[in-house]
Amino acid sequence: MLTRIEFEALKKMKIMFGSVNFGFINTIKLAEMLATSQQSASRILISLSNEGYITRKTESRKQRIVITEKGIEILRQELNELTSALNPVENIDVQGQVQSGLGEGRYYVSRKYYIVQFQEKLHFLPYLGTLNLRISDSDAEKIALLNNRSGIEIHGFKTEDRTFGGAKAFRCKVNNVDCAVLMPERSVHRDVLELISPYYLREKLSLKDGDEVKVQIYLKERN
Amino acid sequence: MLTRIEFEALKKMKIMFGSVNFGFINTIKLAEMLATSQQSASRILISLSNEGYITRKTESRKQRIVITEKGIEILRQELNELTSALNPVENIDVQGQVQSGLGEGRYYVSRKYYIVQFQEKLHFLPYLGTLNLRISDSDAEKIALLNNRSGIEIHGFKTEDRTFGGAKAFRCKVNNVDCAVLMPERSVHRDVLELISPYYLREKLSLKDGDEVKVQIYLKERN
DNA sequence: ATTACTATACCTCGAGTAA
DNA sequence: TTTACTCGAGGTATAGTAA
Repeated sequence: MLTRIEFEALKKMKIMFGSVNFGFINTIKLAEMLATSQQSASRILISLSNEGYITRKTESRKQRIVITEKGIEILRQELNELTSALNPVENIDVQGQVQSGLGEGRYYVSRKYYIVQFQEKLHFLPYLGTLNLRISDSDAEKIALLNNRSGIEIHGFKTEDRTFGGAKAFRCKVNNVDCAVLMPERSVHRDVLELISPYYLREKLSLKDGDEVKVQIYLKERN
Repeated sequence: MLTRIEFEALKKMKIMFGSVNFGFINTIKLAEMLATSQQSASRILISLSNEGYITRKTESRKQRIVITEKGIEILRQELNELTSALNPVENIDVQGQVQSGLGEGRYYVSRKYYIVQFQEKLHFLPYLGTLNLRISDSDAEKIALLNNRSGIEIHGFKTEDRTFGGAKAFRCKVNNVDCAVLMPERSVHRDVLELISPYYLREKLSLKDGDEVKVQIYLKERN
């Protein structure tokens, strides 16, 4: 992983070079820009080059630096993260395809300790089963946003036999019906959303496997 | 200065909390989010708090974290830098007020070694004097952008008596007349722009001290 | 349970310097 | 000139652990 000063160097060079992604610099000048030593500037250019963020060609008095695609990409990624941090979205819309679960959802959702929490925190008593929606690849990164969000906390618990893990929930609507997305606490990358609702959604919305539905997920606990 | 991981922690918490700038977290969860140890997460929260980026209140199982104005500010600052890095501006517009120089500009601009370079690199033979423009406070940060830009390099030189420092130039227009901004190589914060031009600008544009002019500065060497 | 101190291992920085 | 190596000083991270 890039250290802070390496990232700074990459950013400052990109700013300096402008829209053409190359330019000339020497270690003394870079050291000045970063308020560090010439030796460190040298090391930074070597690291950035080794890691493939820049390529360079040493000349007599300065070096020609090209910022690679990978270098631009990491800057852009940081920009995106900061944008989502400072201009937070309130809800996300995804498209999902109804699919059959393995009956596991029904088992978990039926545990008393969970049910009490659903009632308390989601303000409804759920139908004892889940609706599973497969999310398209194009919407997968929207779902990934949920990994960084805390959501409504559902605590785990232990019985004599086994441990039931914690989860987090987000309020959502499917075809205008109130429900909630349930995700395991430890975020695993998944392309399936599990929904709970006061209603048996398959019946209420006349859904069968393969049907497409629109889901609007609310990131805030209440509006 | 914030270390990379401290900055990451601040950003991740901001993303997690959304538009309300507070939320709950514990050191174990934060450690997970940052792929580091619980001890480091603890230290990070202590540092961020000591430096005034967050305030916190420890509860039984988690802490209530509030991201302060200073914390938001440093995130926003980074966002701005990255935006300008990845969406580079081609030119900047500032307003300046004509003022009298000390005659120094005339002395420097008249040095042969400089004149040859102006001719070669700016493609004009300058009038032997500079037009000094005082930049308003509100435009000062636009000018600060130039510090990070390389511009057109004007080399320094030595005579028997003394050393003449290097400079950088940016093409610009004042009231539609071609000219160039000249800045010392070592960027010093200044609120005065020195312009050179093929013409005696005061005469050509009928300017007197105190007159306001608009300057458009081009950041790229040519369009 | 979670937090954070201590101690040690590890890493990063820059002065000196060779090429 | 500028670049980058070595090495010692200082700073940072984590395991162990007390509160």
